Amino acid sequence: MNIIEFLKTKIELSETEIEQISKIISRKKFDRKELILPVENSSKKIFFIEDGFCRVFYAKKEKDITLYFLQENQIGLPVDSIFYDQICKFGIEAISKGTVATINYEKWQTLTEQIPNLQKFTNSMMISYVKNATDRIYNLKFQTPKERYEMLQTAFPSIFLHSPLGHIASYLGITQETLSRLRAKR
Amino acid sequence: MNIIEFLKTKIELSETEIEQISKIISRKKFDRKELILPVENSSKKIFFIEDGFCRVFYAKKEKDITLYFLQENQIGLPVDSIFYDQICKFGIEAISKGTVATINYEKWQTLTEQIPNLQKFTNSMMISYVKNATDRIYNLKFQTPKERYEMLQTAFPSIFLHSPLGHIASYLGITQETLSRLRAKR
DNA sequence: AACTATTTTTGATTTCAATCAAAAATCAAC
DNA sequence: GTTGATTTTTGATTGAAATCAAAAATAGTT
Repeated sequence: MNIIEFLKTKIELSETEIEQISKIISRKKFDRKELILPVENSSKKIFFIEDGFCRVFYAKKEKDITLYFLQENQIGLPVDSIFYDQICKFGIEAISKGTVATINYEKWQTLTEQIPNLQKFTNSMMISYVKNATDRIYNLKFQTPKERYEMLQTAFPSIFLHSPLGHIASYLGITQETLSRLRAKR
Repeated sequence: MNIIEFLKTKIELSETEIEQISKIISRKKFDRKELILPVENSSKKIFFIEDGFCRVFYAKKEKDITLYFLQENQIGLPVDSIFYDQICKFGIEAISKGTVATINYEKWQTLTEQIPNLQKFTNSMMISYVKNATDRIYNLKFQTPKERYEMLQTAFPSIFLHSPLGHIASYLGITQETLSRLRAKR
């Protein structure tokens, strides 16, 4: 979904407000395997996935680990860079073709000061970000790879159509061979 | 540190504002092993650790896993309950004696609408919460138990004086025996 | 459709941490 | 300080998943 459409499902916006917001959005199509945000980069942008699937990952010497997946209407936020002026460890890679809307965070910030409803949206965006992260920590600490696999199936069924096994395995915390065996049973 | 003192280090507050805030704070001393927030409870309160150490944990059938530690001036936030009206999976347990300030989130919320600086504080609280959570995910997915151990030592050196090994081990993601062996080397 | 490249599955072996069990050390209470 | 309880360390064994290697299956290209 187009980000403006998405905003309109969450908050009320006047025509002029929509225009203001539209001005700071840039939109880009991406292909499978395309790097939307490189690892260990500094980027102060919001990445809103309008269409398609991505993975947030970290890669260093041989290891390539998927932290989480993003699907339509979800947001990637380089927290380290935007809020702490640090290099962001994670990168974002496309696992299907699609469209991403990117917004310079500073410009977004100035708009939120003018549009109260947009501030509300930003707040709830942060809250859902916190929620996702804490859920993920629970999932990593307290659930088994199998349970993780099942949760992923219900939360992101279409990921399996797009993502190579290896990325899913690293998300679950097992090797691709183990995942292959895990799902062969039954 | 007293929460009011802490707020004053972060934002400017008038005398009347301080009074307003003070009214909604309740303060409680706790002892070692005391349960500050039971597991799978519903609580819409902010827990600010004024003094001492706690752990945020989850426990179910035999398993008892520490998600993270809290020390002085840190905040425990039952995200699920406050923002999603769900039961909060995690509990908070004291690992030393100390003091916790608890604040009803709704009352806090109303105050933030009146005190703009307090809103700023809440925003940066959410941001640091996001930062901590995403760092933790990175730590869990990309670092070894040994690296985790070393990070914990630098970030929370005093945890080791208060917490039984088992809790630290579950935080790191290994058994207590393995941790014991890990630190015996050298 | 045929060929190539990539991805997934299957098999055999190894390894590292969990488990089980007991001893040693530390802590707490009297 | 002594006793008992709790926590930590050490040792032996087991098991589950990683690794290594190759075959099978799938997808992509001309």
